[in-house]
Amino acid sequence: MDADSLQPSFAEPPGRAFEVVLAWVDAQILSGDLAVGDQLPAERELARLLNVSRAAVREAVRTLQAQGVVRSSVGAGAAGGTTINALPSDALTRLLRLHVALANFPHEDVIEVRVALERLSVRLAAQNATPEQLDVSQKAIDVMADPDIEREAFNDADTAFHVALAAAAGNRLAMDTTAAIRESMRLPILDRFRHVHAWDDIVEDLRRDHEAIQAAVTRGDAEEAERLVETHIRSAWHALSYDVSAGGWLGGSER
Amino acid sequence: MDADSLQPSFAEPPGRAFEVVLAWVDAQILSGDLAVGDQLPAERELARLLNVSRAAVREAVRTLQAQGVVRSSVGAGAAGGTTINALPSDALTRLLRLHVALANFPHEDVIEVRVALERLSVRLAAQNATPEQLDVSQKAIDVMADPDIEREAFNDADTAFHVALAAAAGNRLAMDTTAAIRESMRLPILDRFRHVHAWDDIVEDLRRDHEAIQAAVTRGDAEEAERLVETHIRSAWHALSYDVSAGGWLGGSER
DNA sequence: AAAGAAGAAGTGGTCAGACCATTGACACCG
DNA sequence: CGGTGTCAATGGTCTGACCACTTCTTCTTT
Repeated sequence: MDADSLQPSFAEPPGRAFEVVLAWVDAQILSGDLAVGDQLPAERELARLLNVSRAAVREAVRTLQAQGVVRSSVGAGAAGGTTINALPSDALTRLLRLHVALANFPHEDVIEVRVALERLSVRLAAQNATPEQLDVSQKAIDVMADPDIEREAFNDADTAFHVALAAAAGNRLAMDTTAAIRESMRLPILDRFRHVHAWDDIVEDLRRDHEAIQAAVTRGDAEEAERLVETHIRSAWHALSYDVSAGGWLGGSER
Repeated sequence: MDADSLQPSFAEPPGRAFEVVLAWVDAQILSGDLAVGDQLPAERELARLLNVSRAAVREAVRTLQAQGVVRSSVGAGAAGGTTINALPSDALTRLLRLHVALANFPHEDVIEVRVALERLSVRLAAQNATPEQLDVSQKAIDVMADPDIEREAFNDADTAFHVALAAAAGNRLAMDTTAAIRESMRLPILDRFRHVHAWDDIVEDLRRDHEAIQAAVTRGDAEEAERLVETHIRSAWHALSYDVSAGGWLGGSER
């Protein structure tokens, strides 16, 4: 058994000590005996219970932390220990970011999936967004409107705008996946922001697109919001990838 | 710094020993010095290099394994060591499955996102699928056609059908996210398969839907394939969640 | 000189034990 | 009753020993 089988099926016993722990946690979650907010047994206790070393327990806990399933704190009482937690968004973002960086997902692939998910998210946002949520996305637009804004800060606010719209969808998985995918493209997009020559033209287009999307979502026009966000993502990526002054495609990762 | 910051930004130094290692690997990947197929330094060497214990290195490696970034093998030479790998799909699946099991994503949320992604995947499959790929999805349909098939086996073949169509999309991220989300619903769907009374009616509808989707993809009718897969997912979920004999909704996780 | 066997070296995997910092619970004192 | 100090329990970290596996090197035999 190798590292591909970190989550073994129950038909086959775990091969490594830390996988014994993972299998135990998995079974507890599936059976409903461990839910969000519950604490795992202490590391030493779990090691005794499962007849593995404490190091094995710790390695399993790191795996679960990477998956956003648990968090750990030192100390006695309720503050200490390892708690089942609901942190899928960060875990998704970290995972996707690394694989984007490793060129395991071609940028064009990411853009396609991003279009599908952002269409879903703005449609749901147009139907579900609260004024408070729209305030968050509007604030990001206001930040981006600063004529002296640095490209990095613009990128951060641009990301925040999209994440805010995803958050307004009222659908946890849509929110997390949409945000994670936008975040995973933060560095590639910033890299392009830094290399394009026609930045002044591009940034105006981006601003106008964002405002149009915000307006469509605000008035509840789901179809228009979908159309606008798709056009925005595609045209922005196109502009950032093809810089006339550079005479060619900046390109993305190619497989 | 707590476990939420497993992937710290470089503006703040890592707080825990294993995060020093993660930050180092992150930097290596981002700079391009570590790419798919490359080996990390040996655990003992990396511990010396980064002035942490070997246990810290191992914990970081477990984190990276959970994210599908590395795999490890014992032994000298090229066979041994920790290698950068491209395994996003399994990592995504494991992550989503745990969070679905923890009820962190309401089933209805998952269905909505699944609809968006499967629409994308079948559209791309209609445009890009090879005969070999369509053969794989057809084989899953053939398995499901067995009149004596057990519900678990049907569920497995049903999953394989959707995964095969996603694989035919020719878009790595679409494939992985679509497959991961369908897989993450494998147990909830199987649970419903086991509890519905009108199984014979439902399974016929499922079979007919699958065949219609396969036919549309095969003849390259992207729009029809999209429409069919959305209708299929929604009506199947509705049928599986509302069982007249049970007199009410089986429901899903509620937040 | 070439081939095969044995040993060495290096790899991740595992464990035990010691120690550290943090945190809450409990006991004691005013 | 409130404040302080101590203790126990928690995760965090490190060290060192040993294991199984794999390849490489050295030695022996043909």
